[in-house]
Amino acid sequence: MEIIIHAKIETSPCCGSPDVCCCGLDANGGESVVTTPTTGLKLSRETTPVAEAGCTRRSERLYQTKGSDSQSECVFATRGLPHARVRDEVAVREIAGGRRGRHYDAAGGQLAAAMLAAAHCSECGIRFKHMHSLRRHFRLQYIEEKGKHDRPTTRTFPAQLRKLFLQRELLPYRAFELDVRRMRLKAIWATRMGAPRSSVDGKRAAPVPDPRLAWCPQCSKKFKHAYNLKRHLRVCHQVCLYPCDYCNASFNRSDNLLKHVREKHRSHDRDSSAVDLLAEAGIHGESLQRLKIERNASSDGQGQGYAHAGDNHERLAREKAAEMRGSISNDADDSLAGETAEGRGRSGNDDRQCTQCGMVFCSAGNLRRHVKARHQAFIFPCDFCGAAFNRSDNLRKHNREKHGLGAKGSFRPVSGYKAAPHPLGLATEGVGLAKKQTCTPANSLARVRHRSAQEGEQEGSVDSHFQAVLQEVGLQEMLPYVFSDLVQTSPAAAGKCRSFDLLDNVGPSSPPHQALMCKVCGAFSRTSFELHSHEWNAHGRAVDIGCRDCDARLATFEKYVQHYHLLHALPAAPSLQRAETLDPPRLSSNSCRKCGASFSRSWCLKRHMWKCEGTFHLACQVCGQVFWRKDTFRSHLLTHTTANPTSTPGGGVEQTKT
DNA sequence: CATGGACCAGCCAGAGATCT
DNA sequence: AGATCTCTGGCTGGTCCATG
Repeated sequence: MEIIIHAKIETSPCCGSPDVCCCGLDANGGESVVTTPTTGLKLSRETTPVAEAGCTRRSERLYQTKGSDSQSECVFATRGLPHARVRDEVAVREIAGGRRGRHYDAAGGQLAAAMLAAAHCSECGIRFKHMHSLRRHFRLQYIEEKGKHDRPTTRTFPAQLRKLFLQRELLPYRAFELDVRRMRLKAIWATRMGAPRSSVDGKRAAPVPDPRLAWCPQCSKKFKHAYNLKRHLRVCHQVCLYPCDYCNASFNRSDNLLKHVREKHRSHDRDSSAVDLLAEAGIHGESLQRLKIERNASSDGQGQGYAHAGDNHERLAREKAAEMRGSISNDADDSLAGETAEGRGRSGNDDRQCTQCGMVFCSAGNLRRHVKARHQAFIFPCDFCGAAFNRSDNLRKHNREKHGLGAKGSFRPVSGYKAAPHPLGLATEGVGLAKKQTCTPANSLARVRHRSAQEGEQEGSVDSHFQAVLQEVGLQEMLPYVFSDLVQTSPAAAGKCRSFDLLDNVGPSSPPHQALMCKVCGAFSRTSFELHSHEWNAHGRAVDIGCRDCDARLATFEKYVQHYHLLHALPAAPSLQRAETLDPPRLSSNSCRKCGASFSRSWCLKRHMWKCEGTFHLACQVCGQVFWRKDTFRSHLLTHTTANPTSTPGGGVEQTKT
């Protein structure tokens, strides 16, 4: 009988010699005899070179044939390891005795990673770096707190889990085996108590509510604040208390209504009806005062550009809403796609298989598109040649290629508006664009580089100045970092982007703000970046640069570069490398490599990585606040727009955050 | 030309923090 | 206590791209 024992091994760096390594093994393979260090047993070795550059990896196998010593009949097997040797046979036996069947293929490294990955809460799934953190989390969340209030004391599961965690801490290398036991315990728990929180259906026996906390009587969710519970109840009971006066939309939260009015009905949100609407809805205080201020400010004729753009936006929104309503009505009998119109919002990820043909799609949207195209015979006829298509994008592509038409309804210029030329030459056509351009820092920088390459690098340009400064201070390698950073932190400088339509509306008709005025010559600039550029180009280096990562303000670009390099060190820098860093080799699940958070979609992970890896951010030039997502950033900009109609979102209004 | 994958911006809602 | 802001994840329609 051959007993395979996976040995604890000691790795040593390879000497690099293709013939004889420092560990004394024959790198050319073959069979030899080796004596174990403690018992003096003579073991046969088989080594098989792995076809790999260098000599550092091979598969080796130590064995002793049956009959020489029955007690030491064993086989030490290591697979694909660097040159390694058995350090202590006794220790090997002790460990191997409890670890039969486990693989230490990467000399403990993978095991450590696996142990780390296994340190996650069995209830909520949160991963922890240290076992004591996990133990504390579980004690606080499920043994002390919920054990007190939610679960009867007669349950034995917490005690079992405590024992389990104690075992895991004492013998951490048994995490895998204990995981199996944990799964069994979870099954027991699910049987007795209902499924845990991390289960799919999320149902469990109604817990005894904590009297100290506000909790929903319907779904038993707990809230720290009573108002959050009230807000939740409005959602839970489907009561829409905040209808929009300008469209059919209704909202169950006042902030959502306010946001809707701000974004969809810009031309109306300053008049009295919006104020009355909010007043009727019970909204008072700051929001109402803001609207009143805006209403007064709008009477002097400011904000006409917004009004026009808002009308256009509202018209498009109404058209889209009507189209959507028709689409939904058409989809009312969309049962063959496995979901209803009502269930479209949070249908989950399971309904991605077509019930007609069985095809599985990567998203529910693609499934719906497939159903419409293949099983519902949707037709999109061409108005020019009569060609018919089953998908709108195909019709659009056809119109673009055959009839020279632009994208349907996208980025149509607003009449009467003409944007000022951008200092970097990025924005030249106002809101009108023939083709969508994705707003990424890399793309923006690429456009800048392209333009510079076309027109030639002019002396005195921002780029050349940066380069000169960085070369002076010996940090020329930071040029792309700093430059891309400035590009991406200046939304207006980020080129034409749908996300920054508000910024696009800041044209020459918009009143310049004093904060964007040059302190030397009084010239106005559209953005703080433009202002910095002007001060740099026209008045030397006496500028005031605020660090994006701290409150420091630097007088020169050199100091800014030095400050940023020394204090913030650019560990994960540059947005230039964003494409590489954000597109790692695809994992089986969309999990963050840093924090372990998992997402249902790849772009959700990507969006998360912007913050987790610090590869992308947007800084508000009004209040300096940093945001990691464009939609949040835009919502934040709206607060400035609503609070002060004379402020330019892309500009530098000195305003304290309320 | 049809089709699916992938991505994007935007919307919605849950939740906590902060301000009034 | 109520209002507001921010962060976050899931989901959507629209869109582009690659492939057959």
